[in-house]
Amino acid sequence: MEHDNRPVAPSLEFTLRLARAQATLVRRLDQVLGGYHGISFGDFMLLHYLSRAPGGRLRRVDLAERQGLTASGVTRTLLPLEKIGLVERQQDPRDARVAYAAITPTGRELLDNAVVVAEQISRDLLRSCPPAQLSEMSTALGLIAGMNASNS
Amino acid sequence: MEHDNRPVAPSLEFTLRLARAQATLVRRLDQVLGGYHGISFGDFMLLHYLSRAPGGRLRRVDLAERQGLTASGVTRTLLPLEKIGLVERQQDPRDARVAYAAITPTGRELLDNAVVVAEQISRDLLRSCPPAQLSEMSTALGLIAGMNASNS
DNA sequence: AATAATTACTTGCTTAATCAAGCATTGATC
DNA sequence: GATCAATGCTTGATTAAGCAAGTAATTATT
Repeated sequence: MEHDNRPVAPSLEFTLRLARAQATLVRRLDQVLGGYHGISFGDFMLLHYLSRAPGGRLRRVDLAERQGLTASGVTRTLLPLEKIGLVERQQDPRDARVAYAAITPTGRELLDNAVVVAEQISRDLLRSCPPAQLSEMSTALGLIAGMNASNS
Repeated sequence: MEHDNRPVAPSLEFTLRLARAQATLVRRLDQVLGGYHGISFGDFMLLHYLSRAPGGRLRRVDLAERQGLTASGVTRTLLPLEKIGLVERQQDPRDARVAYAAITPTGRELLDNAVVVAEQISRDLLRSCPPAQLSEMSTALGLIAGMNASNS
């Protein structure tokens, strides 16, 4: 019955727990957002980032970076969202390569409702963390993700 | 050019950043573990949990819970690992339903090497966090993931 | 002891996301 | 100003994972 009892290095421990916590959060959010609004948490994030970008739009490349996806992943995530009219394709007059994704009024409306739900669920799942620690951790996570002024 | 400037609720902010940080970490770990040892970070976690369980083995159900996967996800993740001899299938004499996954000596050996790499990468990506905060965050993440004595 | 309910796992089908390759367009270099 | 490199995006093929449904074995109910 012997098994490995060596301590796990703190940074690795953190990484393992991060993965587990994220799985819990995303699963729950997918479930609830899917049920109420027919979108995944990934879709929700995407709309959120668009809504907060200047002009309500972002290049696919920038969206990919914020979402932690590849460009091709973004292309494919956007297809159904465009089809159901939450997002709209726009082109850049200066650079014919870029295809913006822009949130539509319909998209904003859905997002406004979804945000309420997402906040509620997040608050519930994070109830064990004091608010002070939460904001401290947000800062740390931002650093880990390599966030900065231009991609927040 | 107007866009949404309303503040994001702290718990939602946390969730969004968690997703982004996790994407960063997993992508990097997948890359490096894949290159050196031919396994994904998911495989690595799986071996890690097995190695620390009594007898070096776990039921698929318990593995799923630790990994944040469904049972069918675990079944499928295990197949290639069994094929290359890192994990071995075992049955329970008392309950014919359960199929344990047990880490093999080969698996342990690979894991021992992979741990060194994974720790190195984690430490590097988390260099911006002071150690004290790191362990504090690990605790909080454990709570969020619903970890307890019996599933650590 | 028979039936029902739960648990453990697997499988078919579908969706999501990756990588690698490709196409256009723009920017840099000579 | 022609060529080469880099950028932005899409597409084909593959892999990973989920859900729903199914099977088998166990536990609970009566």
